[in-house]
Amino acid sequence: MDSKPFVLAVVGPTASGKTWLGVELAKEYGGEVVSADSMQIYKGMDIASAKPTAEEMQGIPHHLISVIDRDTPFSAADYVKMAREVIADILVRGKLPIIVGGTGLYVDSLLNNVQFSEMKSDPAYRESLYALAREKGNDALYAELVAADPAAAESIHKNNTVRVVRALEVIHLTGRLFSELKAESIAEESPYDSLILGLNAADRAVLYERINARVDAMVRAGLVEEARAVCAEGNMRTAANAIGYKELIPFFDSEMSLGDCIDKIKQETRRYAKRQLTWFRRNERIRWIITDDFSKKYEILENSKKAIANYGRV
RNA sequence: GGCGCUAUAGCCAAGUGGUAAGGCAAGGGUCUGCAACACCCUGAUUCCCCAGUUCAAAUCUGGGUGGCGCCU
Repeated sequence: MDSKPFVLAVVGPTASGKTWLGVELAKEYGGEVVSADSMQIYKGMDIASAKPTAEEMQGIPHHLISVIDRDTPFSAADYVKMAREVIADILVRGKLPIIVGGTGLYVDSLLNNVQFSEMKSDPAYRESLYALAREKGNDALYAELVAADPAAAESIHKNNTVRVVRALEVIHLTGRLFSELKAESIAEESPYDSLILGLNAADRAVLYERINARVDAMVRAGLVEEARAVCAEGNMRTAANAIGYKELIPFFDSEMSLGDCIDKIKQETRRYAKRQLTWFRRNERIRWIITDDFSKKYEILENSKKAIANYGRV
């Protein structure tokens, strides 16, 4: 018997029914939901990020949703720190923490107990690196990393400027190798005993139909107005990344029809789901709950409960 | 009905006699501080069909079929 506190997690691609399942399981086992979503963490953006409504929450406490201002930078490191605190609090109250979200990096960082050391950013240095890439090309930038940390260079593609710059920044800031710090970061054992449930469709087309339908529902719920307001506000730092806003800009600028922009949102959402699946699929610890029909909620819930019972912690 | 143009991967598209660019979509994958981010990999034994010219045809010729435009 593991003495570490038990934590349940529900992951899966967007529109796979994580929100619903999380709430049902919370009702069943006396749990509280801890969101693991890089967009829902921000205030506003309610429709685009598909935040659960009060009705969907059914009175179950939800944490780490709408807690950060849109113009505040936020990272996986910040997430892990906050989530640990929230989880500790839930455990103290004798409830079951249920992590629900589609941001793979956040879930993995939290459950694998990735250690993010305290370090500041060096914007000027970063900018100098980006300038190097712009002026002399990706190869020149990459050469810096190859020279500084060959092991790190091996795992980062030369065209992935964002990652190459980050690795160099870490080395610059700490005086240590990025590859070394990375290895050390997962040295500590996870403080949680976790069961990860993964929701997915047996047939990709079924998931895609669901996504399309949900985007239409978002539009009916006022996505366009929300996007107009967020775009007008200007502080797009975070929102600029969210699917559902940037795709509408051509419509606001009268360069594309609304219908075409909405189709684009659907397409980007489908691609996002595909990337999420790629991320989660490689995690062998995930206990997949496969359904060929998302409307068979009873079946999904029963299969989930069976998996939880099998695990034997609650 | 006549004349002109055109037909290359799911879509857009280069190639005009020498052995099928590229982009998008799709699929697969990577991922440790912006992750709904960023990045990588994969595709036509074949160019609408048939016949011909040629050592060699997606490229030239003839015919057929489909599309577009103009005319009657």
